[in-house]
Amino acid sequence: MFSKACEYGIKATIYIAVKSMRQERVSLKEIAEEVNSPVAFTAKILQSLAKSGIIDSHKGPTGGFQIEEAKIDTIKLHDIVHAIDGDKIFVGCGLGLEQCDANQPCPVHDKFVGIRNNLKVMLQNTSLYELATGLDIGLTHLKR
Amino acid sequence: MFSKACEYGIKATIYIAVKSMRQERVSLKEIAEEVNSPVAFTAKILQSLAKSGIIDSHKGPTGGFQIEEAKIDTIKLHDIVHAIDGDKIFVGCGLGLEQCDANQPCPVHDKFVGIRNNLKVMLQNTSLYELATGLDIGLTHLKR
DNA sequence: TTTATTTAGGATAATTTTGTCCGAAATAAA
DNA sequence: TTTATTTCGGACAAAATTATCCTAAATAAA
Ligand code: FES
Ligand code: FES
Repeated sequence: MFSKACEYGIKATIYIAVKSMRQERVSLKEIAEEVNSPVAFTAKILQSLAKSGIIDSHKGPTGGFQIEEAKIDTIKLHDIVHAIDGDKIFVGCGLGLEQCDANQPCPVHDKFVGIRNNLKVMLQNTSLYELATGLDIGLTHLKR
Repeated sequence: MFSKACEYGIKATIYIAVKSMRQERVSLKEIAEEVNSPVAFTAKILQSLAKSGIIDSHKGPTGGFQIEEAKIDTIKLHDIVHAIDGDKIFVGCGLGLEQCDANQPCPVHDKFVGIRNNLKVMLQNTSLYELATGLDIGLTHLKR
């Protein structure tokens, strides 16, 4: 469904959000540990999320990653997925035709667009805030 | 969403079904052309679909692939996807945890299982027959 | 100013997925 | 029986994704 990069990116962002809600910055090393992801690969993903403006990064001692608290409520899961995996999952054809077109539909088009839209709506309606809160109160988990 | 192998496999199976409804066998070469897929790669996929019992294969002149007509109605999209991509898409965790477990849910679990189940139900309820019929009457297309 | 710490970024490697090549086996027709 | 045709199956290659390594740049603290 999502790429590994996207899975790591989502988990990392949620973890950063939890810490940011306590006004704490968090280092790459800590993130990778808590999210159970390869450190250097996670670094790349965070770098790109920082360029996308979803997270903030700071170099040097006391450096690390954080998210503007006001943003935590407005950032949606959709934004993270879109930043990492692009929009193929939202607009692409289920059978890989160059583009999904209702006027020249593939055999699964009618059945597929519904599912694809469910996913899109879900991701658009899910805020980073609620994901982070669930993790913070111990309702959900980032590793096993 | 689906792997390339799965996309090719679905399209190929639908095409074979259309021909089988006319009691015609169809060659690998013809399938790959009509489905717009790489010939040799498609051969591998068809080989595995044949082993899974979804399609029948015959060697030699007049050989090719076909599907038992009685089966066309009972084969569901789910069967094809499962044969090629396995069950990860149906039971796997949206964030890549080793296993999806409602007792130790990841942050997206509650939101994700709904989508995942929508997809599963859709695939289980979609018969090869209806997909093949739509293609046969020119309502849908396998390439662009 | 020096040092220690942390992210940035480029090069490289490993793994998985996608795709190719070719000879063997089967089989129908000549 | 010979030949032509078609799938089977194994080895191999290319491309994409995932992952590592190392040096540079920034920056906070000593
Ligand atoms: S054309 Fe294939 S999903 Fe729309
Ligand atoms: S635990 Fe992640 S989707 Fe169920």
